[in-house]
Amino acid sequence: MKRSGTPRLVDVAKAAGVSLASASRAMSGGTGISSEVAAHVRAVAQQLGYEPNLHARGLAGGLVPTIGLLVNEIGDPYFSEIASGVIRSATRENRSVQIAQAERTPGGELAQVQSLLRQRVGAIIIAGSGYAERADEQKMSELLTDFTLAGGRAAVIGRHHLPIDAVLPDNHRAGVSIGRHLAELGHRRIGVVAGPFSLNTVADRVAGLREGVGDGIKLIVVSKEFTREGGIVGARELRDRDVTAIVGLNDAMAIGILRELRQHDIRVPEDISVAGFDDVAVAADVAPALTTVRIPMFEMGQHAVALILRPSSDEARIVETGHELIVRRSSGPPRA
Amino acid sequence: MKRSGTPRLVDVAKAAGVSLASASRAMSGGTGISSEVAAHVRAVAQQLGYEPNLHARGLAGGLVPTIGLLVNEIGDPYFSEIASGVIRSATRENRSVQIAQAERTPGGELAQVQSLLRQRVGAIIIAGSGYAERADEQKMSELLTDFTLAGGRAAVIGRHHLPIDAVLPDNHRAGVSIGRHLAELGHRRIGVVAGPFSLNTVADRVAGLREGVGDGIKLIVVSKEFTREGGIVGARELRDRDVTAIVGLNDAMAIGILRELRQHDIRVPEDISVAGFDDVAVAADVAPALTTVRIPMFEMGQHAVALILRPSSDEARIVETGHELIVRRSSGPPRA
DNA sequence: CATCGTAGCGAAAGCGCTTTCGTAAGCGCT
DNA sequence: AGCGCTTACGAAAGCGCTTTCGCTACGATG
Repeated sequence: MKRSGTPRLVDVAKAAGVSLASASRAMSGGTGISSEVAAHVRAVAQQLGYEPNLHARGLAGGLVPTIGLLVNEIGDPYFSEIASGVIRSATRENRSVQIAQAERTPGGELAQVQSLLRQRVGAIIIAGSGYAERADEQKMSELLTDFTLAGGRAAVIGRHHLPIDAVLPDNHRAGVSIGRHLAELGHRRIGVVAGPFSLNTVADRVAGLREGVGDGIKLIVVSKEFTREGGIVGARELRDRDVTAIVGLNDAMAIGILRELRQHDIRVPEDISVAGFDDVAVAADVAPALTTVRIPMFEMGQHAVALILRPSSDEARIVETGHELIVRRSSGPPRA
Repeated sequence: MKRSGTPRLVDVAKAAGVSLASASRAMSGGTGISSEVAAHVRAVAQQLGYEPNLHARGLAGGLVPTIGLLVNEIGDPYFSEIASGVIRSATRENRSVQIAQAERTPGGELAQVQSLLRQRVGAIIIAGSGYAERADEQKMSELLTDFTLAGGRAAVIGRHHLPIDAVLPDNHRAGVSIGRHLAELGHRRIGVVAGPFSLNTVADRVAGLREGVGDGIKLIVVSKEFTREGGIVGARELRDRDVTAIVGLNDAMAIGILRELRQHDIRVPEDISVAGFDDVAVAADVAPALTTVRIPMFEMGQHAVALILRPSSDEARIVETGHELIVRRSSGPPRA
């Protein structure tokens, strides 16, 4: 036993008969060392049960292999499924994940990103478009380019005004699918409860819906909070506007819509059809089961990690996900 | 501008006209320094925009103010609501949160805790009882006592064989409430779809149910996975056992039960009543709305953080939460 | 054969902080 | 006045790692 506690890199070096520098190169860098020596050192390290001290690494090297994940609210299934994918992949790659919540507050995203940067995380994944204040967006862009210039890796899930790697949910075409589905059922006046238009997600989905329903169909769009409560409020407004279908721009909203309609004994889908976006886990279990379009949240999280693990390139990479229309009980033909 | 980049503690010290040591004491320790000097240093730091480098702190001090949170699966609403509470409180206290998933695998908890310890987090919160292998429990206990001896803070949410601070959901009495509710409705043969009995949560809830229903009522208990799928399987088994009510030991199971019954056109609650535990967000929106007992997950997360922030004491502290019976549409009197 | 370039390695200088340890000053005693 | 005790502070020694720099040995080049 050399010293107390866990072995340090010096111990490994000594045991392997090389210098501290070589040991370090063997364990992390890779360049400037022959592969035989490297292999030997790693073997010795393994056998000694050596565990690198992340703080020391962070201090000396600047960055640490932790992934910072920014979500709006981890209690929201949309984000928790993304987070699950991120954590699963990260764990597999021996990276740990630090989570921050922007809590849907303007500026919250910015503040949390700064906080993550302060911790010198090596990578950042931003999930969910924030309140896209122009100024904030600008500032965020600066932060992230500085960060990548300093060797950090960054990726976003679901927004695209930032010049960095992105995982893009297929929002537009998902909108088209839903729109077409409702049009084909025969709906001619369709209510849409949207989130804030400043969100790209919202803009894309609405645009997709428009395209999907085609000409001659009236879309009545109201904008509310991007939550279940927003759905309730929106449905209340649309109830009397003579629509035969209401689309919530995410499942939480759609569930709120269902709830509001049920409260007023409006039958779904006989009186009004309802559809959502995302296909969160519970969409299948609400009453009636929700017609929606599946966005692969879990996989999106995994994609984001994959992007981050690849070394950065000049071009921002973009991964587009698929989507899948899931027709359940909540949609049907309009009243005659 | 002294140097490039962010100011360091030396810069603060210099600007405040004190030594590096004093500056450090002012910023973190607190003892061995007059409050005037400390205040002055802090003011200067603030004004310089000084941000402590966590890695340096971790290296020199040993531990870092990060909170490690271990959940089984962040995609599960039970855990994501707890996580939300933890993160909210932690952020408020300027602590960041690192999340690890045990993924419901035996040994997963142990491995993830070790991984968190390796990162030298200053505190650990373990949410959700794991697969309580005796040996693992023992090992976990050792890890955590070593950790607290080394100055770390640890707390668990919802288990109690570990000699550390704990937030205990009111599982037993929650069970009593549900049991009594069903008994009062007149049910005499009640099915229970339980999770693995190795989970304390499961044992406590079942015991509570037994007590709640009182004598003369038959409880038919089957043990399945602690998930929606487990609920489906369990319901399939109980369907033909002539019960008038089925309790799922958490809402996910109860939702699975609803689903299985619906598939077979068994009406709830007319033919069979269903109840769950936890009151996750969607319990109100499933079909029919689920009778359940509310366990305050979000608050439990916050309590855990509060425990961790308090300095440790000799006695393990225990916070017991409340519970609230939420009667919705899924429960009613049995068929005549 | 002399010269240069290069790859592999070791010595040592930090990264920014916390924390002994030592010293000087202030206090209440006898 | 002298003693010890406490308290406030500074100097300096690391914490465990990465990385620059310099050296050596070797093969390639003219």
